[in-house]
Formats: sequence, C-alpha cells, structure tokens
Amino acid sequence: MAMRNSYTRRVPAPERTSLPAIVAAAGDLLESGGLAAVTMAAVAEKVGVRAPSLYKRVRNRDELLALVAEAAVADLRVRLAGADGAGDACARLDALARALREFARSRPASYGLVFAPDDIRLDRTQLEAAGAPLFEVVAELAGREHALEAARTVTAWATGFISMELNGAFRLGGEVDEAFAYGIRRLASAISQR
Amino acid sequence: MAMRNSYTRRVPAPERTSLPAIVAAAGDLLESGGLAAVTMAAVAEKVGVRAPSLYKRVRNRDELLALVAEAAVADLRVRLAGADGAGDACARLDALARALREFARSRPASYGLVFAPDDIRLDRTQLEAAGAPLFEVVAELAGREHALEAARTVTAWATGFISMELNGAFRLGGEVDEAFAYGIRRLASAISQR
DNA sequence: ACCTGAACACCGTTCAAGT
DNA sequence: ACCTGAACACCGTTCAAGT
Repeated sequence: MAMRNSYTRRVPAPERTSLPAIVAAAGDLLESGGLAAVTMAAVAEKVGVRAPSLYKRVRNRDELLALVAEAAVADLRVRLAGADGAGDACARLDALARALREFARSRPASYGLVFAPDDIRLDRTQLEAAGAPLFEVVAELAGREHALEAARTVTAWATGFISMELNGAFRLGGEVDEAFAYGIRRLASAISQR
Repeated sequence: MAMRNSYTRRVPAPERTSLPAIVAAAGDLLESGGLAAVTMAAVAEKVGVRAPSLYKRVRNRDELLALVAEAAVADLRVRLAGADGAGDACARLDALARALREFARSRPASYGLVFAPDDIRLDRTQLEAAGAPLFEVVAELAGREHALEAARTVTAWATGFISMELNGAFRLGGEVDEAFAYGIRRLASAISQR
C-alpha cells in the first residue's frame, strides 16, 4: 500500500511528447502530403506516441489543424515585420507583398489553411496583427480616411493572386513574376491619393 | 436455360438514378453541410440507391467533387454571359464583378471548390471560358497588349475579395458592399490606359 | 447491365486499464 | 498524470452474387 503510493507519486507521468512537437509534426505532414495526410495516427507516429495520446494535448483533429494555421500566421507575422523597413511607401509595399508571396511558396498548404480554410475556425486577430505593417504602408499611400478600404483592396489582390498561382491558374502565358510586379505597381498607384 | 436467357435479356438493368442526379445531390449536400457532408452514402441515399452503385457512374469521391465543381463553373459561365452587355467598359466590368460575387454568395461552398480547391483537379479550360467576357472588357480598358496581365490583376482582386468575405475576414468595419465598389472602381482606373 | 450486401482497410475518438 | 490496446462508429471502395 505505502509502496504503491510512493511508486505512483514517483513515476506519475513520463511525458514523451509536447504540444509544439505535435503541431510541428502536423505541419510537416500537411506540407508533404496535403490535408489528407494529417492523420492522428501519422502525427502520433511522428512524435513517437500512439494516436489516443494526442487527445491529452489537443481536443480533436480540427483544433490541431487550427493550431497549425496559427503557427503559420505567427511565422508570417515575423516575415512581414522583417520585410518592412527601407525605402518609400511604394518600395515598402512591394517588399511586403513579396514577403507574403515567399511565405506562400515556402509553405503552400499552410498558406491555404490560413487564407482558404475549409471548416477550420481560426483566430482572425492574429492574422490582423500580422498584417499591421501592410496596413500602415497602405495608410501612408491612400491616406488615413481610406486606409481600411485600400488595405482590403491590396490584401484581396495579393491573396487572390497567390492562391491563383498556387492553384496553377497561370499555366499558360508565363512571366508570373512580371504579372505580380505589374499588379503591385497598378495597385499602389490605384490607391494613392491624387 | 432458354427461359433464363430470355429473362436475362428482358430485365438487364433498371436504372434507378443518373449522373446528373448524383452530381446535383452532391452539390446540395456540399452547400448544406460542407465538404464533410458529401459522403458517398449520403449522396446515394439522396438519389435512392446504395453507396456502391455510385461507382457505376463515378470513379470515386474526388471525381464526383470535380464534377460538382464543373457544374458550378458551367453555372458561373451562364451568369457572367448574362450579366455582360450594356454600358461602357467600366459599367460592364462592374456588372461582371457583381455577378461573380452573387454567384459566390448563392453557392459559397461550390465557389470555394472552384477557386480554392483542396486536392481536386479541375479542368481550367472551362473556367477560362467562363471568364471570357471579363477578359474582353478588361482588354478594352487596358489595351490588347496588357489584356492578360490586367485580367489577372482584376481576377485576383475579385476572387481574393470574395473569398475574404466568405471567410469572414470583414467582420469588423462594415460596408462590405462599399468596399467592393471602391475596389472595382480603383481597379478599373488602375488598369485603364492613360 | 445495374444494384446490393458483405467485407476490407482505414479513419477519428473514447475509455478502462496500465505504470 | 500520461500512455496504451481495445473497441466503436463511420468512412471510401471492392466484389461476388442477385435480378
């Protein structure tokens, strides 16, 4: 009895994985094999555990996918903050748009999870925080009164362009890079105050 | 023997459903319950048949979803063709953009299937055909040499705006209709020849 | 020639039992 | 306190057997 109690207290729970490891494993599976590859069993195996154990750290698969999306948003936030800085407003806008596109290319499936979620409910506030630098630059170009509409216009164009690119809508007629540059130039002048 | 042969020939196959009925049922389930609701069993029940029978008309679930997307594209094509017509190029562009948005609102899940497919491979040529009126109007505004880039810029903005709207990205700060109008006005002037 | 029940492998998820 | 095997309901898909 005393023996058993002491044993119970001394070996209560060897943690064999962690939430960050689980989210990272799910993200890797997502990028390498798409949403269908993000199986509770596959994630569990990647972190060296059995599927039922995942439910100690995560409510269900949907919540796990939401956490993957959140992690991607956090990454995007860092990238955008790092890309912002030098030059005039036009150059800054260009740099931010390119950083968004590079993020999408480096983690296309995660990008899709964030900007074209299927059922997953994700926290929009983090995404808005990530877009703050863009909002600021756009406000400079369009003026404070039109900052919101202008930012939405630019964001809509950028996310639409990138998801078209990821979906292979640009197969014919190459020069996607040029089309992106053309678009950003046009958008910048379109929202600029006369 | 003779009896059995004659019977076999006279009752060879009472068809209890059809491919169009199956695709329509799948589309209805998609709109009412999302992708997860499009189950082979649920589709089969809707058309009065058992799940295995569906495989007589459809290779698998992915192909069925692709057919749903194709049907949506065909609908979109009709809508865009009908919306095009009167007024100057600017007014026509406005009408086409609004028709796209109304399509998205009437069948949001199908819209997502077409413009933000998960794994489904869908025929891009039909989608390009549906977008022909838009391409034409844009060519008039931007000039033939810049028609392709301009059309891509407008399409990217429109699809990006609409998917943001469907995903609830515009919760705060109302007047989404105004933002759409603002965007289309800005885009039209942005791609117009000076 | 189409339809069906039965079967298979594979999901997500739960839970009692282990340590 | 976490981990596990066993179990459950539910998927997509196949196939031999019916008519």
